[in-house]
Amino acid sequence: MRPSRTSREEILQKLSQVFRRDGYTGASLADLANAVGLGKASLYQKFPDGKAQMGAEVLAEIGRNFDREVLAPLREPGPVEPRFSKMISGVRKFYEDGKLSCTLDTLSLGEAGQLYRHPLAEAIRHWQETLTTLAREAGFSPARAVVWAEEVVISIEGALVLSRAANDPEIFRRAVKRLGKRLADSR
Amino acid sequence: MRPSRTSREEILQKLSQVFRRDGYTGASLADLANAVGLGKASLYQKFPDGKAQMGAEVLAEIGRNFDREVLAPLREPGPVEPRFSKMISGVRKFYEDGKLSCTLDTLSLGEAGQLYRHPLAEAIRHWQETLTTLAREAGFSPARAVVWAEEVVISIEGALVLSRAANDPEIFRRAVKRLGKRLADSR
DNA sequence: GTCTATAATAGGATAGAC
DNA sequence: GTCTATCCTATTATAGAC
Repeated sequence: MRPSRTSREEILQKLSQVFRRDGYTGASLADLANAVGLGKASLYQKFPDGKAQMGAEVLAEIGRNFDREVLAPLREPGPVEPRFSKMISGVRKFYEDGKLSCTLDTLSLGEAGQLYRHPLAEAIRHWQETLTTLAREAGFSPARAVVWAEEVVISIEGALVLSRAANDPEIFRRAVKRLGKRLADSR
Repeated sequence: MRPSRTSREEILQKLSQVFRRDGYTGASLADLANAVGLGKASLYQKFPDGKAQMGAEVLAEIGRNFDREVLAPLREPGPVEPRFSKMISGVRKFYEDGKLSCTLDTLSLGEAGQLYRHPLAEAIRHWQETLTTLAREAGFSPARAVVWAEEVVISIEGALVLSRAANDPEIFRRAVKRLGKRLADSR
């Protein structure tokens, strides 16, 4: 079949913005439909299982985007440092310089946490694993590589939370900047 | 007037558990009343402005508890290292070893983020300031002290998010353990 | 102070017209 | 494919009995 005028990717993009800002419970169907620019009934045409399906597909779509825009550089051939730098600028873009929250955060609260348990855990595992592989290439010991990867992910998630709670994206920008410098020091 | 059998502090404690697990929107009055062990109408007797007031008072109460159980050691007299260690075990207790989320996270999403903008920002400022003072005492340069304090808070928040999303409190425990060792190294 | 009952509204979801 | 209209349930909130 032929793709519709606004592609599914675009729709998921719009939906994800609402989920990232308001969380799963906080995102009403009215909000979601409004963000997409359709009536509620039309959304149900595209997502017969409703909000739960929207959340699941948003999570999957974000996972694909994240892998492509953030993790892909880590798997490229070549020297380690520039690849990590690329990931860092990928991260900055992906979270719009600290203005967007992470779905690992906003879709892991309350009922959503139960609903998306597995995809959430998978996403984290994938991210950490990719970072760990890079750290190994950079000469870290196996144990040190695992710790470093975990700390990188923690720093990014923590900086996003703090930026949102303090209403100050600078916190995220500073944290990411420091991360960019820390690969060499950590070995 | 005489204090009621279950004190307000106890009530706020129960309420906070729900907000921390489900977020502001995710916490229904039914849930909240149930956690306290009262009917909804009785809750309104104690919080005439409803959920918004409950959230505000929970935030204030958590702030007081956090200051007493986590930050107070940082202000004690004596050598720096054991005071930081005390804060670390305070943190572990406060978040029940990674099983409880932080209200900075769960009450900063969506509408709640607007509602509690100022108290959230204040809480963060207070925490960071207390840590910065300690770092100064430990011999950090002013600039280095500020960065270190920010990184400590980021690590704790990030570890809590990751633990929740991955459904693995071990992430939090490991992160806190590493933090405990990092005061000396960071100077 | 706490409860039952109930209002009023919002939220998730569906039917059926176009 | 999208809309209007509608249903049902959950949710916030209040009235009034005990």
